Amino acid sequence: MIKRFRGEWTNKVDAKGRVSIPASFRRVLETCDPDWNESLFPSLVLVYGRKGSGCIEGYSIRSIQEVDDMISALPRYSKNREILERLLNSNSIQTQVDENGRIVLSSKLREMIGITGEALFAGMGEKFQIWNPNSYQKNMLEIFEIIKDPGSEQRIFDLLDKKTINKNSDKDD
Amino acid sequence: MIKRFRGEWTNKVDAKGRVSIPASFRRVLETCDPDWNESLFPSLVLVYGRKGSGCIEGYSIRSIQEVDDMISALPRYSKNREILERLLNSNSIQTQVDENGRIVLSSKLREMIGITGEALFAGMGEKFQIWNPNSYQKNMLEIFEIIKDPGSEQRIFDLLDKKTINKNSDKDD
DNA sequence: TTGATTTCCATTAAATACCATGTTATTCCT
DNA sequence: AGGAATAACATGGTATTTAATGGAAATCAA
Repeated sequence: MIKRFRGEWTNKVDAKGRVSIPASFRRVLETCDPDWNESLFPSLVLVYGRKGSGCIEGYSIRSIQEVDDMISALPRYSKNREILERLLNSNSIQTQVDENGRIVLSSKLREMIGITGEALFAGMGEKFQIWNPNSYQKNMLEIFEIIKDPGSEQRIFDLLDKKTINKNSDKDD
Repeated sequence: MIKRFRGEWTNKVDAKGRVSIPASFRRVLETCDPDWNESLFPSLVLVYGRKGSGCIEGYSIRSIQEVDDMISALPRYSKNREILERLLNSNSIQTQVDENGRIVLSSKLREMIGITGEALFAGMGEKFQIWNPNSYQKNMLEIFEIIKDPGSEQRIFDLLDKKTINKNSDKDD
């Protein structure tokens, strides 16, 4: 059973904003939508407020619920909670995959991330991202730039060793 | 019970990118796929971005889950987590061995590591690597070059006998 | 009504399942 | 132990299904 978004896929966006969700991503959305069954099409949530709007993020229902629960755990009326609710709740929409496996990106969303004819989908484990292919490439180069220094790469991969996990040491953005 | 990938195997890659997974590797994938039973075929994850794309790395489900769990344990939206998700989730795909023991390497993957007619599988314990045979040979020569100095070889093998394992002191890629 | 959005249908390119064969390895029987 | 029978492997070819995508019809909204 596939349960993480993996891989990079580039699909066409037509004049109406229709774009296919990569088939493997649909499988994840299906298994992670509690209301889904084989005769239905899975729902998902698009968040467009993060990362200076360089990309749109797609969440399965189960995945967005985890985020919502973390927000709900914060003190009501706290400033930080309100900010998070703006960025993750106000700046998001719930939508549904259609019978051909597509969703519609409104012109507002397309303009926001500068998408014209093609959209790049990048699997990010519990969520995925939608990019203008050029922007994605640039973003990927930035990442390679960061890990070009072997010390830096080592420090990041060290996070994957059980012995060295320390959540507090990773709060850096 | 076999539980580590061992040995070197060279198999043909056909025009569609189909290639047999060495039988002994399949045994490992089977025992390390929690969803597998005798009437099914095991799944695995191919990671293609690492190490300057000289090779593709294959992980059993259990093996990749350990990595995934550690990523998921990192703070959501932290820079390090997003980098790791790019390197390990965006640059990977989940696939499944077919009834003939083969997987398909897409043309994208084949081009990435320069594979034409043959692929070399190298067992690496908890994962395996897929190389263009020539690239593998070159990589092997580099390793022999490193351990040519007996002092160096001894120092490396000494790591196996350390009383107190310290993972951090051994990260070199 | 008309512009926008959604549903339905059609096409083709690609991925997958299915079947067949020669070869090697393993089992089993005497 | 030798040899026949059997199973497992690697690999090629073909058929079927699915995915991606374009266009048209139908529905909705201003």
